[in-house]
Amino acid sequence: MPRVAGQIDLAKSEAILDAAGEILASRGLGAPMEEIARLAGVSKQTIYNRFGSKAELVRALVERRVDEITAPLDVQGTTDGPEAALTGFAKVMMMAVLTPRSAAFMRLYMQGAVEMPDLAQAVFEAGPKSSRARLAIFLEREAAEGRLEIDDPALAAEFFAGMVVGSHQTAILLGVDLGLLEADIDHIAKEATRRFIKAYSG
Amino acid sequence: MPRVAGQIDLAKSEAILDAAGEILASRGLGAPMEEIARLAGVSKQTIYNRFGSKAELVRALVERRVDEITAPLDVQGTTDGPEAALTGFAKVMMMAVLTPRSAAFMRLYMQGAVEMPDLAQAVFEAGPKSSRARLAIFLEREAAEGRLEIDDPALAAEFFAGMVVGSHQTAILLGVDLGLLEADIDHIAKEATRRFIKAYSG
DNA sequence: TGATTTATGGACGCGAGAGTCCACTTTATT
DNA sequence: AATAAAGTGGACTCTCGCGTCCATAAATCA
Repeated sequence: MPRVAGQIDLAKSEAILDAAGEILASRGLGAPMEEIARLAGVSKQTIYNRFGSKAELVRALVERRVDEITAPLDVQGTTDGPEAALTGFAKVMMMAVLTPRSAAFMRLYMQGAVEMPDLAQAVFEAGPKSSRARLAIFLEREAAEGRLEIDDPALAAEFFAGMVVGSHQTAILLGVDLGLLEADIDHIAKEATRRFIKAYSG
Repeated sequence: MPRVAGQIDLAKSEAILDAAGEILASRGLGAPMEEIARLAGVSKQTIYNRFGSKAELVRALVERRVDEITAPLDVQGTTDGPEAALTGFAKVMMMAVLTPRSAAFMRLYMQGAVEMPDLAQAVFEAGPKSSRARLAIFLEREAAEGRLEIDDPALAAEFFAGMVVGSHQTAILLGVDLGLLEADIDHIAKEATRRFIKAYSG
């Protein structure tokens, strides 16, 4: 038996997904398959052999992204009060939300929300929902140890995340460049932390 | 001379724009002109006679919406502290953001952000930016009269608006139904107001 | 009534993109 | 070397939507 089935090159599938992410994020769901194939250095037929259809390709792409989204938003416990942890969380969150790249992907998800509701749902769970949940757990722990006074950790987490994100996400999704510098992000993160702690202190 | 030029039926243009809003918001920018014509009770040619192209139609549609967006978000001054005004503002803002209809429109703007950046910019100015600006003015007045202690009213306005909107907007843009009831909105508005005032009191 | 402007609606040209087909090449296995 | 899976590339079909054309039908005013 020569070249048994399943002997396919996995790196090539990765290349296809990379290319799909690049093209679809920048040009929208309407971008032609041919370009994805070209960027991936692969023939169009190969994409269809592996993914079946454009919809399935998008599905695979989103599912892969979902894993990446969740990763960096863990909140580490501290001994010297919640300031540092909250400021750090705020910065990471702003960075994650305000990148042109992640904005492009978010646009993609929203565009596909009508045709593929389950995917959009998965993105929401992996992104906003999961980050709030982690933050809520951190806040609950802080409350239990008496450093903050929080009756509803989930709502408090919503509040803090909302303060940080503000209208910046809407702006970038609308393609409006607010010209936020690293220093601005730093300032917003610190000020949000200060006010939040004031709002939730005994 | 019979039927002088300019004698065209303005109500018909309105009907076209109404139909365009309905169809485009629900089906995206890719929706066919024929459906818009059908819903408007008008021939496709008539749309082209009046608007020239699909892009121009969308432009006219957005420009008309921009006026509506700004309207209801004025914050009235009070004599008995800022609670009532802030809670009212919060409720109006949540209502405005969380309507399926306005979410559909927002998706539309974001979808068109790449091809028509100036329109998206206009939407941002008329919506998020303008509402924050009005809130900031209100906060500044409250601070001047000694009821709150606010050093940066614009940032404070961002914080409050962000607390209120939270991740709910992202959710609805992704088509995720959070099932918020009127009572929930009420509760969030009140709690956000309480915490905000606590954060910004001497 | 007759002239003129606007609207109708159906047919049509055109370009673009999804997905398929196929003859041919490359790669790996026995 | 022989065999079969996987890939290539280009041509091809099919569908769909934009925008146009045109013959005809109201509507409007002298």
